[in-house]
Amino acid sequence: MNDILPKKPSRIQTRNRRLILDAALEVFSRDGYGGATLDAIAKGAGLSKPNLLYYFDGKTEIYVTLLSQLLETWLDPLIELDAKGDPVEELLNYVRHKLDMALELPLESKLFAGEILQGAPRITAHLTDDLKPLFDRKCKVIQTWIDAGHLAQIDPAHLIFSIWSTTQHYADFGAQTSVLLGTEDPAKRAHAHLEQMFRKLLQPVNQ
Amino acid sequence: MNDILPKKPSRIQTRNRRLILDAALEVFSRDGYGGATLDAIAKGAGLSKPNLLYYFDGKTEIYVTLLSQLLETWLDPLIELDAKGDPVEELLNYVRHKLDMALELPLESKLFAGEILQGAPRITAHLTDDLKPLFDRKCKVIQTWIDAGHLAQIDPAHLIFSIWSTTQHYADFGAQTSVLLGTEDPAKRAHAHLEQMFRKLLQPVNQ
DNA sequence: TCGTTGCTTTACCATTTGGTAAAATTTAGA
DNA sequence: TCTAAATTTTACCAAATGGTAAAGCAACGA
Repeated sequence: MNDILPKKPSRIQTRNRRLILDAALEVFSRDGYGGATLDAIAKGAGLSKPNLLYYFDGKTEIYVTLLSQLLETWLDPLIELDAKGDPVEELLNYVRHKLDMALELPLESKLFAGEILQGAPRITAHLTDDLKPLFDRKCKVIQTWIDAGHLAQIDPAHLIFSIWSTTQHYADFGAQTSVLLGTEDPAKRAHAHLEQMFRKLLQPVNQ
Repeated sequence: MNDILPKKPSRIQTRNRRLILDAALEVFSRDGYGGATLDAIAKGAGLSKPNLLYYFDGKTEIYVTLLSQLLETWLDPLIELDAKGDPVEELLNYVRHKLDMALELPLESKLFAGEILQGAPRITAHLTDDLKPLFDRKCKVIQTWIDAGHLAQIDPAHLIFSIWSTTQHYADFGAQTSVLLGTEDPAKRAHAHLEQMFRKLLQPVNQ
């Protein structure tokens, strides 16, 4: 009947695929796609290399699986941006959420950044199919808020870029910030700073 | 007498080292350190691989040379931040300068970003020796401006982070922005947006 | 308890990669 | 022009890397 039988994965399968993806995240985010090796991933997962390849078809498949899963988590907070909420608070909440994710999931942020840096050769489809439509939708929501006078006159697209860049900076450039801030915890003032910055930017002038 | 005789490089040496570094910038920024190969660099430079290695001691030396040279150019605009100038205009000018660099030298920006992403394993010394002292000095300048009431109350370090992240985003995440903006030129509105954002942020409230 | 399926290991292999030795060639200066 | 130094080419190589074949082992339902 059904050519494609999904066949729920066994306990061993679930566990090992998880082990592999966890190890792969560490290796890919640290060494980049080109610098990562199956041996390093296998070692990290506590499996042999051929055993790895029993669960995934190859290096690329592991990498793409990781990116796809990650992209979903990554877009979640943007999806939640609610047209019916208070504009300034909705956006500030998005900033907070995004910063928390960067601070808590730096490896994921770095993996994504690394892929985009190299021209997104392996996830361009995801970007155009999933990210772009969502992005366009949310830009329109923001534009509506602006037109209603509830937000300052801002370019919605570039506003989103600024939110992404400032928040992800604390993950992607963590090696730099930790050198520059010394013992000080970056997270400490990051929240306050971004809240201050975006509140000033977003607050409409003649309200 | 002098154990180290600098010996000015020949015309051929100057030309070929230039060719190699240009090709290497392209390859390293596209494929990352781990994904880059000497063969690809040699091909890009129009030289044979052993010929490459006549000019540089190895892959790492090419990469580090590139990063060191880049870091100098990169820090220039920050050095120019003048304590005696008008605070808001000095900082906005820095933002402009930094954005121009990102738009005109995206490969350099990506190379640097890639290195930091991976934990800056090959330039930590540069960061602590060159960048950190400069960073600390400029933070103090900004703090002085704030104390004098010429700037809004801002965390100087995080202000600089925000300037870096928002400007470099247009280079490092160019693959993403070009998908999201479609045919529209990112540079077009980027300048206006960042000017607006940072002017609002920096302007002291009770002046 | 038997056999089928799922999982793991051992033993490989072709290619790529960073790098070298040394001969051959070009260039620059006397 | 001649020669010494600088540059380039040819021919390699050892290690690493992504991946495969097939045998061995474990799990599990009938």
